[in-house]
Amino acid sequence: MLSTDFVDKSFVHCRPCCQPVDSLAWQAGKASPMSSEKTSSTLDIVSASEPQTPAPATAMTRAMAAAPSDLFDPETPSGDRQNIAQIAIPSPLHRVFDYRWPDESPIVAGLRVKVPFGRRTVVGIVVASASSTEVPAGKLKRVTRVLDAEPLIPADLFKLLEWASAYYHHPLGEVMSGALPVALRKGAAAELQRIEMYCVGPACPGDIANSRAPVQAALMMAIQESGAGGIEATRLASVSRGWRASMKPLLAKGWVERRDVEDLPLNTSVEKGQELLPEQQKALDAVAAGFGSFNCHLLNGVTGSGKTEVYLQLIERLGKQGLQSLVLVPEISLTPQLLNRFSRRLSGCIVTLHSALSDNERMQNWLLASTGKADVVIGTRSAIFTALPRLGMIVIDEEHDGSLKQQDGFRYHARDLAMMRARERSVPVLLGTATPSFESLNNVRNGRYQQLRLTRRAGDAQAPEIALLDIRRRALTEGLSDRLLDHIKAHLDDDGQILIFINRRGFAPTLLCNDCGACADCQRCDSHMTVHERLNRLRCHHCGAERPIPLGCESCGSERLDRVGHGTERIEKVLQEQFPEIMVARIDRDSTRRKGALQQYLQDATSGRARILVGTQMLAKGHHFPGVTLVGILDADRGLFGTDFRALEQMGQLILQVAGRAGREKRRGTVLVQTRNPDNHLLQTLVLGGYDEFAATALADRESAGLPPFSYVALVRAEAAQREAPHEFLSRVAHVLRMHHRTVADKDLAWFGPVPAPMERLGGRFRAQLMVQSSHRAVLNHALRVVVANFENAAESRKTRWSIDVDPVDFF
DNA sequence: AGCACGCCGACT
DNA sequence: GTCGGCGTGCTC
Repeated sequence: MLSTDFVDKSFVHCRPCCQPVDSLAWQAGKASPMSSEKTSSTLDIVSASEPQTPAPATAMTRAMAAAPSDLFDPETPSGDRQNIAQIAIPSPLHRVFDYRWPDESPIVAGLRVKVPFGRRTVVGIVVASASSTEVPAGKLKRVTRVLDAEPLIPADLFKLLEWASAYYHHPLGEVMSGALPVALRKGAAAELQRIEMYCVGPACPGDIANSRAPVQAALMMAIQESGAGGIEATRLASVSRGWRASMKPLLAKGWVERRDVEDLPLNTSVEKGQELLPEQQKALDAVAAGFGSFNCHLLNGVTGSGKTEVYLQLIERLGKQGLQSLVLVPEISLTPQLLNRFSRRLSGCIVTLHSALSDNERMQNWLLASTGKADVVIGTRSAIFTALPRLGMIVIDEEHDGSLKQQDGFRYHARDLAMMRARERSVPVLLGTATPSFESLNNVRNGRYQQLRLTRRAGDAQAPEIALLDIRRRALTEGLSDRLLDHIKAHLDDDGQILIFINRRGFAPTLLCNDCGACADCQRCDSHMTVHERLNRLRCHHCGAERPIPLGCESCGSERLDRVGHGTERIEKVLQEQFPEIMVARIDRDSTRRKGALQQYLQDATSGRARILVGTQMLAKGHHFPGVTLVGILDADRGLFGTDFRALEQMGQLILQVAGRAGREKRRGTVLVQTRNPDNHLLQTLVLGGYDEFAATALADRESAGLPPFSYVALVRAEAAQREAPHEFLSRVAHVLRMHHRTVADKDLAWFGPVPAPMERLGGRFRAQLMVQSSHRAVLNHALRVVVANFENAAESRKTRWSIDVDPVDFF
């Protein structure tokens, strides 16, 4: 939604931790309306600026304007020695803490320090220096230890974090701490270890494929594929979690040799890039023309049109200029295949940052990036916080993907942070997707992004044909219409491969009693338990609660229980019964929990061994199934009646993403969407007009409703053990907003609620929310700042946990 | 958030 | 008599 690159300047440039945004306006001559309200009102509303302390002229203030090496000027006049350091502490408090500096070393923003905090010792980040403090001498403590010789957080990243803290209203200390890899956050020395490399040993037999130890064989394969230089230990983690155990015998046998090195050997056997189609070439040229300055291109390319090849060639060019590239990808697509493709094509050092790495590996890779040794960083959302001294470009693949937004704690959006960061560093951003987010499309429309289109699929594969299957009054076999079954049969007979998509795990979403009508509910959430037949258990998909499937109804004891509705497990079973001679593979979070299971299924799918694939949206993301000729989507209707305004957007993206799996090679694919709403305008637009038209129509609806991206929205969320508490808390928030609203000249502020969350009870806690909306970013921000100022230390903040979600992606 | 202090209930 | 429940106060 937000296009952070165009938020109001006054906000962007404010000093979030020291200087509230509005004080700038107030200093500029306007009397503070807030303070006048305070005197005339009996209500005790704290203005946003009050708890803040003015910013001293500090190292950081200078750092803002200076290059990292000039962060600190040690030639400070002697009478004015800056020996007070302001430290951001990982705690929910929206302020910094002053400490005495322990020695003569310069106080530099971005250094990590160990400090006593309350009754414990924590790792904090130096934010600024000062020559005096208002903290009484008796309270002022001394920094225990300075952990870094050089600031761990360089100036540009520091600035980004300060900005993010203010924008998302999350405490600076937590933002900074959260941006670092866990090991560094805990105070580990920021030292690069030698890189652990494995290569083929002298005693290695030629053929190891028949080994009875599959992990050993896989390791050998990976090592052999990597060539003479060997392979880094981090990359072996993707082979198997317990790869070290399997490596031991290989080392003992002499099949493998370990060689620790200072620098990664250059990849000497780089494959040549593919010949680009004219569209790809045009896109490449357009982005390359923008190197060295801030700009944003939206690479809107249908599935299979070769977006990755464009990234690769751009990264290659930057590499030749000695510049680093940062590539953000959804967790799910960070598969070994992607990494292999990158490392086959690029000669430089590629590191990854994702959740499967150990704390130490993550730190090492982060340090490789921050010392400039890594040329390419491929990572998930949080990789946006990597220090990159030679940054040349940020690529965001699948920019529409919801996983770019953190959904708890510090609720940032990596795309928006990328935009801020790129602007700061004067580098281009490239957003790639087949189904752009509405925010990005809107930014194309208003000229902020340049759109580049890739309409042709590689190898002349044709775009699939999408059709709606009206299933009203049609015979359904366990959720599959007879017409869909006919199509499946025809495609099987024609040697095709079929993908059935249903966004529901488990066997059946409800267990219903035929006698009393009661259904098996989750005891901790307002939701039903899902039947998992294989496990013979009921599971709550919201809180994870589990229990055995009861033999009788839990309220009346009747044994006449019905499993109502359909999930992947059930569809798999039905299809297996219908086509007993065919291999059906189910791919969802349950079936792939086992380590390596996903890889196995994907291999079955790509090799064509599995003729029918049943799965959830896991299937829709990034995987390539060349043989798929028919895609069936079973529960598209759910997106039409979603509780939040993004449900529709997500449905459209999902249908097209799934559709993109069909017909990638020679045969044209067919996509059949089962629906009970074949006349629905938007569904029709999607099918007949494609994503662009669908998006245009849906965007128009959003505009007339005043919803994002046509207004700015934040949610104040609250949860507590008692049902009433969150509502009461949010009523007080609303009251504060009302008071605030009266005082400001700009009336463009609205709030709705408090209302119960769409699922009020979750995990045994009751939740409510308050939506705050404005058509001006600064107005919304000011209001949120007032909320934080008033409730940060409020007594009710104790029993009610609350948080602010700026630009929420969903309302749950 | 942590972590202590502090004041009331049911236990070795 | 104390172990421990969670209310409330504080963190430079």
